[in-house]
Amino acid sequence: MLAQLMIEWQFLLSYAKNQPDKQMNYWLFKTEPDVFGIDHLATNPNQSEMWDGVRNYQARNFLRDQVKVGDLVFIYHSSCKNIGIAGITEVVKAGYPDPTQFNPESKYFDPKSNIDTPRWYCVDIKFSQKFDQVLPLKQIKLMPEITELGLVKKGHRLSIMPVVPTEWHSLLQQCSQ
DNA sequence: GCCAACGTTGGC
DNA sequence: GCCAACGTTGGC
Repeated sequence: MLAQLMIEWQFLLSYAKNQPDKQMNYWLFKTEPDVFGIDHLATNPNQSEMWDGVRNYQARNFLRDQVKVGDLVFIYHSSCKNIGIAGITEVVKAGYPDPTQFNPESKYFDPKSNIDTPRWYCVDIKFSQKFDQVLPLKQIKLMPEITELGLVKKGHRLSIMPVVPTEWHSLLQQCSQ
């Protein structure tokens, strides 16, 4: 009896060990490629970049509470000629106070924020992959299985949004076709 | 550049 | 806490 319990316990331990990505999340970050896009990231693939300047509370909450090291992120190009998903980055540092909010020189300066109770957060990401072609928003909207992604919903204005795993994989498959 | 759809602000 | 006014986003 005891032996069997031990075996089951060991099985559970090894199961947990072999499933490190169980808690991994997928995201989509919007950006204007004329300001900062996938090409900027691809220029120095070994360096991490600070994803700063997010000034929306719902997006802030994602950055602060849920975006974790190892999460994968679609980079989405908006307000440009080729609107759509352009590539993938990986999160290398989880949420921390966005330093630009304290910098009066920055266009992201927020005089109402303070060091003790920072209002805005950022994460660090690292270039992973640039797609041969941008997966156009138009095409994403035609995919019947994409129903939860914020992009296909009306009035989608969040700059940081979660991507459910099934839809992540569908989108990824479209990209490599 | 238009404009619909949001989010934020601030007076009450 | 309501809500009108205003600012911003982002596809087209």
